[in-house]
Amino acid sequence: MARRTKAEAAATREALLDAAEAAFLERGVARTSLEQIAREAGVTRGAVYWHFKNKADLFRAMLLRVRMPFEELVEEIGDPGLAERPLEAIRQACHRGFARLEQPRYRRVHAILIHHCETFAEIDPLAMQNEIAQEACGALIEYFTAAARMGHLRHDLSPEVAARLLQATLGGLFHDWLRNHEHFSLVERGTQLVDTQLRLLAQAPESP
Amino acid sequence: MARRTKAEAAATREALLDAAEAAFLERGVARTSLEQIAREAGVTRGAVYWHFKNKADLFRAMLLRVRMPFEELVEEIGDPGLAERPLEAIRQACHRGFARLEQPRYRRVHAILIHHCETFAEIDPLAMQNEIAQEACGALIEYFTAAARMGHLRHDLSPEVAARLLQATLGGLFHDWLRNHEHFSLVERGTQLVDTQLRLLAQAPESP
DNA sequence: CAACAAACATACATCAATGAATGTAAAAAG
DNA sequence: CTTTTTACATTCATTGATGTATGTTTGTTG
Repeated sequence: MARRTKAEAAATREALLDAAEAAFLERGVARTSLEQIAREAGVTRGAVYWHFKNKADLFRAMLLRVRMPFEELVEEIGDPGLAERPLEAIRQACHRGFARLEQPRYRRVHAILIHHCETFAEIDPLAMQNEIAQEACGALIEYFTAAARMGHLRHDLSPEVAARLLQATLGGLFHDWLRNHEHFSLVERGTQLVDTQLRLLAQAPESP
Repeated sequence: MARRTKAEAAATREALLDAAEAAFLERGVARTSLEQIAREAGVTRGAVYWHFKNKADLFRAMLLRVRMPFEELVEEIGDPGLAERPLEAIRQACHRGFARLEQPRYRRVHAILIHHCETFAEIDPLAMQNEIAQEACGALIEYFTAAARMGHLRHDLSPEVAARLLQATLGGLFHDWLRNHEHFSLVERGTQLVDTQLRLLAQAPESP
């Protein structure tokens, strides 16, 4: 075989990324060779080195297909009245995030990032995880601060502690689920835990 | 150099394990060769293959130095009156666990297991993490069930949900801290979060 | 004190993976 | 229709790590 049309080339690129996803998840990043990936995609290593500089470059490209900042999740809800109910905004954003993560591609890539790759080349997965965590925690603190200002947060809790508590809970849940997603549904248990946690953190509205 | 006395041999074995710890933590398990470990321990690969079958065997030996089942933490408190206050037992066990994990060796090994090693040879770190998580969750459910029976748990919460919530929080906290332990003290923040969480989960004792 | 075996060091064979170099057929540009 | 790229396949050289085999020295045992 030889040269393909542009569309076909883009298709093999995607096939390579798909194959990398599957292989990385199954055998781990370190133990999968570029040749295994190429074979699983139906091409040779030549194609890999044509589309990507090396394994790290391929890895980065794989990650780019699933980025999901916290703020976007809130914006996607599109309910402007939600600004007055920050805790509800958090709740719905979490639900959105759960649903996203249950899509196979999102799940696989995050599982790879968190559980199936070590530092290699110039790739530092822990730094990436830190970035994500920092971003999420920052957003949570903002929302909880707003909630506190409106009196929706229990008065004996600081927004920071509430944010850290929820973030830890979310992080632990993610890790557990990504380790073995067949054991339970993220949407189900996630909803259960987040709703419970937010209920515990919320100040009961005063009854007249 | 050649044969050493038994004590000296045991010392080099420990030196190898120490070197492996440091190297695994710094470069990751996959990217550290047995020669690097040997050199850092002041010996050659011959010593490694004398004391251990291969890298997996060395890895297992490293893990064996830091096992810490949840039940032991409770038993170590040694307060028999604690059977009547399960939530307090959980709290103190967590505090004990935090203090343990802040010891450098415990921290390093767990950081390696969770963040710096992929599946390799016959080693499956995710299965190990699952074992630990299952054990901890099972113990937590028992204690929360006891707490519910005594009316110490909020009546609108099931012991299972409470256990999962706390376990997720603990897990998330561990992961965060192991990623960058210099950012905060586990004992400090852990105490803060666990105390808060248990306070939220607890049923306020009825006042006459 | 002799012989053995422990505790390594050294040397070697092997293999898998990488990256670069080169080949090539077809698509696209002119 | 010719030329130039593109999109790969194929080959090759190099490297790094592993496992094993063998050598060597010194505690230790009888």
